[in-house]
Amino acid sequence: MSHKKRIQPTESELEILQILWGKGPSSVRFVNERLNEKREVGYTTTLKLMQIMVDKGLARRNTDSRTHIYSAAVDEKDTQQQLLSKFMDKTFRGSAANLVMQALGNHKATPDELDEIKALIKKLESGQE
Amino acid sequence: MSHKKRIQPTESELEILQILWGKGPSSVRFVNERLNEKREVGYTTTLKLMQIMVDKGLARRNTDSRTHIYSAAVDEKDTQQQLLSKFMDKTFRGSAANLVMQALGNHKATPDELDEIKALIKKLESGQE
DNA sequence: GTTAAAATACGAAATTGTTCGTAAATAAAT
DNA sequence: ATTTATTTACGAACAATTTCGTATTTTAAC
Repeated sequence: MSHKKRIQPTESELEILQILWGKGPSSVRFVNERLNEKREVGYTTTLKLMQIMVDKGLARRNTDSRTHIYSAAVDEKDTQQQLLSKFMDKTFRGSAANLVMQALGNHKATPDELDEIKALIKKLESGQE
Repeated sequence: MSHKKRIQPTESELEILQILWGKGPSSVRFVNERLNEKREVGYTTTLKLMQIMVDKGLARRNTDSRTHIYSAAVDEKDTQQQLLSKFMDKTFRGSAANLVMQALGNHKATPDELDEIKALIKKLESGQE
């Protein structure tokens, strides 16, 4: 069993990871432009953050051309899982059921999504994982 | 529509809120002892945090006796909902379904809990809300 | 009433995360 | 070659949170 490093991305780092996961390897300028669609961030701020992410092992970069290209170095699902686990402990005292109930109760899921969830429950109830 | 104040508890504040929600109104010493079951925290650190929480409106305190008694001033479910909403946006790009799938997939829920969730889904699918 | 114990008040240091200014390097345009 | 634009490097300012030392107050014990 390989123990992945437990690097916790900060909020800003997660924001950048979302872009790298969604759009693939990107330059600082590109990431900065995506960020600026939501809020104002200086270019060097984004640059600095991405450099820190490389230091921490959250991202990699290719320095072949002058414009460095960054990519995510951590897996999206793994990272989500890790953050979810921590969040669940802190906010729901570890109760997955409570968290799920609240998530379903207040945030609309489409019928298709509900079907998916039902299927998963059925799978959990029968054999197992 | 009454707009509850949107006070975001920090991590440490949430940790203390969990104790106040779970154990009811408590003294600083009591809270500090509970915290120290998990990690080392100085007494005055806990005191300071709880005082800040009163300032912010996250907690109330009764100063009748020398030993002040603190209680939560925000509702547990409301606070969870608020934190969940933010977390879902940041980590799951707003997809409740994805969050629920991951939560169910990797954190065991008991059969009873699964039943509860199924019941909720049924309710959502039929009438509504 | 003096002493000791327990609590609160206050302020500031330490820590972590975010932001950005400025300088240096690189490449393209003229 | 010189100028201009773009990029990276670096360091420091700023901000939010956490931590705790020290002083003061309060209560109980002697």
